[in-house]
Amino acid sequence: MDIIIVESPTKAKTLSRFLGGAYQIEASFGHIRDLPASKLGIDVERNFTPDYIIPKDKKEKVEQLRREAGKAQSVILATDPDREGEAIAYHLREVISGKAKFQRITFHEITEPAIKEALKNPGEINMQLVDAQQARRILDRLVGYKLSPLLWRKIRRGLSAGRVQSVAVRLIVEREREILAFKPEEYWEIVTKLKVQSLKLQEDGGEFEAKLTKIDGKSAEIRNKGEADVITAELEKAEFKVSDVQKKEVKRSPYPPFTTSTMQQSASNLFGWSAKRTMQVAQNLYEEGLITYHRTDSTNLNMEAVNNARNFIRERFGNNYAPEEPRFYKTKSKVAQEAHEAIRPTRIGELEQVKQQITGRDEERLYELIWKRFLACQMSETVFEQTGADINVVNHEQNIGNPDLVEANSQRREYLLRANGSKRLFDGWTKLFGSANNNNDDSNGSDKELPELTAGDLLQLLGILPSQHFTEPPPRYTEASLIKALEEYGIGRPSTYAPIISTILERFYVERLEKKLHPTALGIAVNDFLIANFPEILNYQFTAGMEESLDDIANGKKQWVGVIRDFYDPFAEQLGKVGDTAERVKVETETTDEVCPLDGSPLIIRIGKFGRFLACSKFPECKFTKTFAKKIDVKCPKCGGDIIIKRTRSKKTFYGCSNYPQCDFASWTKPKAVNVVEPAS
DNA sequence: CAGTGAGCGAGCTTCCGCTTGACTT
Repeated sequence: MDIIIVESPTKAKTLSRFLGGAYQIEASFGHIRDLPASKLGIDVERNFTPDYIIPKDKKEKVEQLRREAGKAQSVILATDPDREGEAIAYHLREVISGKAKFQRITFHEITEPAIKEALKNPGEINMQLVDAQQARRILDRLVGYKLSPLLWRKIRRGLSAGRVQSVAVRLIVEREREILAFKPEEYWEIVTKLKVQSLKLQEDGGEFEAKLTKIDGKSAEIRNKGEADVITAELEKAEFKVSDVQKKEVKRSPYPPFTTSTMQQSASNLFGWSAKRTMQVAQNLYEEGLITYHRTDSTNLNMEAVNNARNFIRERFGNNYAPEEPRFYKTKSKVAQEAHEAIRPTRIGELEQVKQQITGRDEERLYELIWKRFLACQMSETVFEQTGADINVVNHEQNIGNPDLVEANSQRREYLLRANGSKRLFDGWTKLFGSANNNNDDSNGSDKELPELTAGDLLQLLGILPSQHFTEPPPRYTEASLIKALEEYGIGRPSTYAPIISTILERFYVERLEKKLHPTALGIAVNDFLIANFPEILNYQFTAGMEESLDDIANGKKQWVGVIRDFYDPFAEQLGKVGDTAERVKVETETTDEVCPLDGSPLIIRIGKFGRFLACSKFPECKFTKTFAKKIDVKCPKCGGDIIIKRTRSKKTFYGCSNYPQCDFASWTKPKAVNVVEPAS
């Protein structure tokens, strides 16, 4: 029997469902060969020859594949149709070898017709694509395993640098500096509450708000309370008249179906989930056969799934909720490999019914999000009627026509107000998301409806609301916005977005406070050192340049060795220079109010391999250290010191005494407060 | 249940991208 090898056991299961017992189907579980972790593994002197090994945890799998392939006539390599997939196929062939015949097939969606078609047209491994992957792998290894040891020498042991992680840290550091340098500027907004005069006698309704937008034809800039007060006083005595009303129909299209990065962003924004948690939940849904593959950069959709969705929409909501033609979404990213479809439910049915077979609350929530996002992407646009009204401010004095006021009036400023409103004419795809913003990504569309206004209408002033504001600095990155930024630069891949964040957190280059990413002193020191000495690699465009060269290799325009040499020769020279001349970098420390019990010097905060700790500022003369952690409001039953929350190496939390190692109190559970006298209240 | 920095110089740290369990609670 012929054997088919794919990467993922779930993909293997799906294939065997389509192909019945005609083939034996096995999974490689990703790459089965790699450079050794313990050394560079590249012979730089001999054309960068890589030294591939089979990692320990893959040995058994490879042995099994060898055995199975030995019994087969032909081995069909059906790994993903992209750079990494081609390389996996190549390494499988190299490792298995034997007397079997090897064939390579590719397909972009895991459907029965696509797979059967692929099996009819087997091809060869594309060695140019393999070379492109090899160049990518070797370049990343050279950058990572040459820069990291330099950091060990120049800053601190155990640090790391890489094409992706170092740029991620750079984004966060630079954003922090923008925030630090930002000077908030005061400005004021003046909003009036108005009502159509002819509706004066009506009890209710007809009220709306209009904002002062222009002064003397220029956009209104009100810098302080004084200016705002002057304008408010003038407006209080003025009359208001509608000068122009514009109405237009605005359509809003649904969002494209999920890719890995947009799914991570939505789950973060709506549920507050980390990228890691989202991927774990998606993995469960994928293994249950409920969604398509969750690591993808493509918004392509299988045609049959689209048609099923369209039928479902028509039956469930009515014909006008499905547009005449199916919607196609073009993948935005230029570096997308498009080996998979977008993330979507594998079958479309009533949400509540599918949810009944899902175990886990998180899985239900993520599934619902994916279900709605996919269905919405094949639904009709939402239609709004947007109304804009220009409102002129007419001064009493001018109307009186008193000639004595002519001069005063000539200095009087001209004010223009603007009222905006919108009315939903057809809900379209937003029907899925309901009026409550439960599960709705979409915070616009909160415009209120305006009353019917006509040019010439006189308006009654109900009130003036001046408000003080300050310009705000750009926001710190969250996991979601960092992933978005990285994807826009083409840095990182769907399978690595979550691990990138884990890495820079583990190294203590950044920390997460209330879901925002802040750089640490260590992150800033490492970043500044790298930018000063290796600006090309830290450049946001470095990966884009690399991708271009990899495309040239894949297209046969360039040889991989030449591409690596062109990069490595100047890099090696710079490495030598920096290694010889750069000063050792001191990481900024922060002084605390606490005092060293041994010599009375202030304690400072340092960042070690387990994160922050307190140390005597007289180091190395005084070696006192103490744990830095958040206190809880409980004292140590042994010594009366502060109890702090800590983690073991395996990340399990426990409660310990801050006087460790002098005091060895520790407990898995929160110690009860002892000898605490409650103040009388 | 649990260390950290410097330098001494044993042996070790480190990359990105492809995939899931094997661990522990």
